[in-house]
Amino acid sequence: MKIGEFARQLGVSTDTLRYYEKHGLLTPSSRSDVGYRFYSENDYKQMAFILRAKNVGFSLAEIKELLQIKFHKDEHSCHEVKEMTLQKRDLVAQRIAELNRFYDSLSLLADKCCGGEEPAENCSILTTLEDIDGLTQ
Amino acid sequence: MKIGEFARQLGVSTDTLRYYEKHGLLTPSSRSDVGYRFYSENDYKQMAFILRAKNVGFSLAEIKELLQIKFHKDEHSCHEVKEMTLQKRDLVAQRIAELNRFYDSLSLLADKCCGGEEPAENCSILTTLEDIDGLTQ
DNA sequence: ATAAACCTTGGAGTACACCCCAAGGTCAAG
DNA sequence: CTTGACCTTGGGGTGTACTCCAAGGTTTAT
Repeated sequence: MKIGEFARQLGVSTDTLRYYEKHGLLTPSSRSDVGYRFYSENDYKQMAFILRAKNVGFSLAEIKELLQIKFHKDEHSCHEVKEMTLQKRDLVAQRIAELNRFYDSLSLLADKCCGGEEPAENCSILTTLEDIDGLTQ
Repeated sequence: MKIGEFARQLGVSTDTLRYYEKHGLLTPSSRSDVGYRFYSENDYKQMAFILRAKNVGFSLAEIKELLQIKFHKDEHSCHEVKEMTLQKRDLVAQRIAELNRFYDSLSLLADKCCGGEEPAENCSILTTLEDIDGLTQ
């Protein structure tokens, strides 16, 4: 299958496929004599793996690692894979906690403001942001 | 106060201050005759405002908007400020929801894996990522 | 035969929030 | 008067995951 058709079937752009190839995530299994990329059934499976891993929140660098493990399963342990997964989950949890703090602060700010059409002369949001100790208390 | 001392007091780098100046967030109130930046008490307050807004999750572009409003309070309404805050909160909420999905998927994956020291020949994480319908069910 | 639709490569641009560097000028202390 | 700590500017680099473009070659349909 040529790159255009392959991209359509997977719902990505041809640019993305060339990008993945350049970064060692998916090399098409063959080329035509004039250099056209040809993607096989196996390539489709690997691309599906990549997209699923992306959906789960892994970065491309992490997916590349996962693929290395997948290609050389005998050289890597379950432990290693589970560790990556748990570490990633921890990172995600940290980011969630941070965003929750943002959310709470924004709620606090919004609650303080009347939201009326009058000029923002005494807007509580602005004054709270000016006040050094306004949010930490 | 010269830039170095000002940066130390605020816990940022001098590069950050020059960056903020370049992007219209904070212009020091004066310069010495040879061109040294001098920061005033007012500049300190504005920088504190910027850092607080950053801590709450606003981007620099959004902070610039907030500063515009702050400088011309009579031309903007409370409503406008509250809208910005609520919109930002919605965005944060969306991102949290997405990360929660990541978290859940990663937990599902981790739970399936024994985490043992044996080769990853049949690692459930890898096979689940290979399996087209493994996570959507 | 020719036009449309496809493919190739290399390289530049995007957003975000900086960091780092070089080459040079300035200032205070000893 | 020199040393070291400070300051200036301009420009390049970072990471992430692409997107867009130009200039050219190929394939397919009519």
